Amino acid sequence: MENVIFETKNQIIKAVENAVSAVSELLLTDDEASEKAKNTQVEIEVPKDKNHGDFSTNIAMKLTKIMKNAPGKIAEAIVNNIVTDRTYIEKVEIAGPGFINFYLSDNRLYDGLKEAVRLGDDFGKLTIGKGQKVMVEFVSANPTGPMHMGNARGGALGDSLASVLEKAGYDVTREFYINDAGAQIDKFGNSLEARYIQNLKGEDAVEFSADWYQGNDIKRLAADFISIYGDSYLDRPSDERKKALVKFGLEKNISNLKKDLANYRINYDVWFNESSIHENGEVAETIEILKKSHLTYENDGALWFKSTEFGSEKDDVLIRANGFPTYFAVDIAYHRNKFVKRGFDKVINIWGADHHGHVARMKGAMEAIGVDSSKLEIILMQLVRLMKDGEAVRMSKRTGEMITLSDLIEDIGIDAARFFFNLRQAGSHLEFDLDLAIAQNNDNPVFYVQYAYARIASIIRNLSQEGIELNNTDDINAALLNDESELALIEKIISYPEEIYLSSLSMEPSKLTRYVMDLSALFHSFYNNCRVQCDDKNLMQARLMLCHATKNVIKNVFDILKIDAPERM
RNA sequence: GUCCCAGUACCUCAGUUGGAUAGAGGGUUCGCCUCCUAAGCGAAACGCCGUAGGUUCAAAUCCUAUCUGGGACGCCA
Repeated sequence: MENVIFETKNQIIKAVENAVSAVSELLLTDDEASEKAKNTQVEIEVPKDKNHGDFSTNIAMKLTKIMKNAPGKIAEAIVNNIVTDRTYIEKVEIAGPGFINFYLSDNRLYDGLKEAVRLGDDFGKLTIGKGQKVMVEFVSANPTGPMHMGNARGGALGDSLASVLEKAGYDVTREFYINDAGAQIDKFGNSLEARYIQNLKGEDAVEFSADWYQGNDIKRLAADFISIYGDSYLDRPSDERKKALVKFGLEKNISNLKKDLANYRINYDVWFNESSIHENGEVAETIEILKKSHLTYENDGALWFKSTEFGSEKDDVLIRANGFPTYFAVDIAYHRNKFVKRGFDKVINIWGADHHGHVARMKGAMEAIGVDSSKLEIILMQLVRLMKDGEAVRMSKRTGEMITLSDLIEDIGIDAARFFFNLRQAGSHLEFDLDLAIAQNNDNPVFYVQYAYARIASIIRNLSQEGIELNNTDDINAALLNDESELALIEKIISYPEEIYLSSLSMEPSKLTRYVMDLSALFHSFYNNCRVQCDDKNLMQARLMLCHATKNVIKNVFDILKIDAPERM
């Protein structure tokens, strides 16, 4: 086993399983029932109330039907058959309607604490990923404009999730999909062209369609283009003019995207161009495969996909009557590339909640091209509501006055942005309080956790100046740590690997932000109850060890969230 | 109209996948620095878990209905 906490759980489960097995032999004559009883899943949980022990199982209640007995009786029989030798189990009790409660020795805390210190940066590392290749594709903002709040949340979420999965033992690739082809690029070209002409010949020289990109960034791009090429494109053919404008605009926008994301501490392994799968024929190839799948048909000159077979309300067009593939068709080809061409075991996409209609048909399409759709995981992220002075700050694409990612970072800093966007789980609407994010006090959770870190660093620094360093953990008597606040802090520290486990399983890095807040609170509480610097040299070493362990774990979480760990504040 | 998400303290949100007396932070009230960072800690008050049925030893959690808020339903992406 990798860790004390998992080991402890397994000890208990195993002990209970063996006991159930023994009880079945004794109580049940019917082989079938006996088998059924033995196969009943043993689950253990941490009771909310400390008086109910460290762990608890409801197995006796689950077995009432099979064993045809009262839960209390069954629990008693199980407890009588539990072997606690060579485990951390100190006491077993039956309580309430038939719970079996386990009280564990504090040695597991002390062993766990030393393990945490010994492992250092590696504490929390798991092997559950088994080195599987996982891709996390996130942000993938449209290169026709700057990034908005949805991208900012998706960026923090996707990047932190990728880090959690790495920690859990997956081989992770971070990818950004650049939509540099298709209809929105035509729209981009039309918009730029119109602004170009308007800039040179006046607003009324050409009509600006309501469908086009209204933002001021388009005007700025046109102006930048003019500052280099002047009016030399005015009398060129429209196609040629648009092509030049699009090329210029995309290069500029994409380079800004890369710059902004790098500044946001996100480093992608792959920047994938949509145009590449048009050019190398993979889109056409994919469509041929789809045609052979019997899940497509022709109607009104278009090629359709039978989305209704996968729970959608309507079928969807793959190839328009004009011969061009839809976004859907291209996306299928892109995902075929991920799975078939590049061999990912698992692909996680982070999409805005407005894409939910796209989920069922994408999974259906995966089945149609022979990919197990359960390998495709889609996280739908609810949109962000920015709050300032108690009022929602509206973002308007139409007026071009939306708040961009770089605006946000300028206002509140990278640490606050990354932490706040991981404060809530993806599925919940995020209310982002800008005033709170800027606040330099304990109301602001980012400062609260960073302060805890700096406080520990300060203690260690002060002791070091007096020539006191941490001894070898083998020489430290951890059992001296028996204050309630010390025990609670240790318990939290050693549960860190499990936190990684749960977080990677549910794909929710927000669990870790909550964890690090709890951990910080427990540290502050310990700090107020116990002095590290004290006369008892042995106690001081034990407490210093506790400080080091806490500091390491906080740093560990900060690394995942990619926020700064300040040595002093 | 169909579908998705949400509804838990005054506010923002957790709730370990069905468990024991429903939690945290903020806000409110009251306490704690001679001593490692008071950017901190402790205590108190705050609840029809949207509503009504059902499933069972046990429901905030699962099922059905219903109300409220947000979103999606294009040969757009």
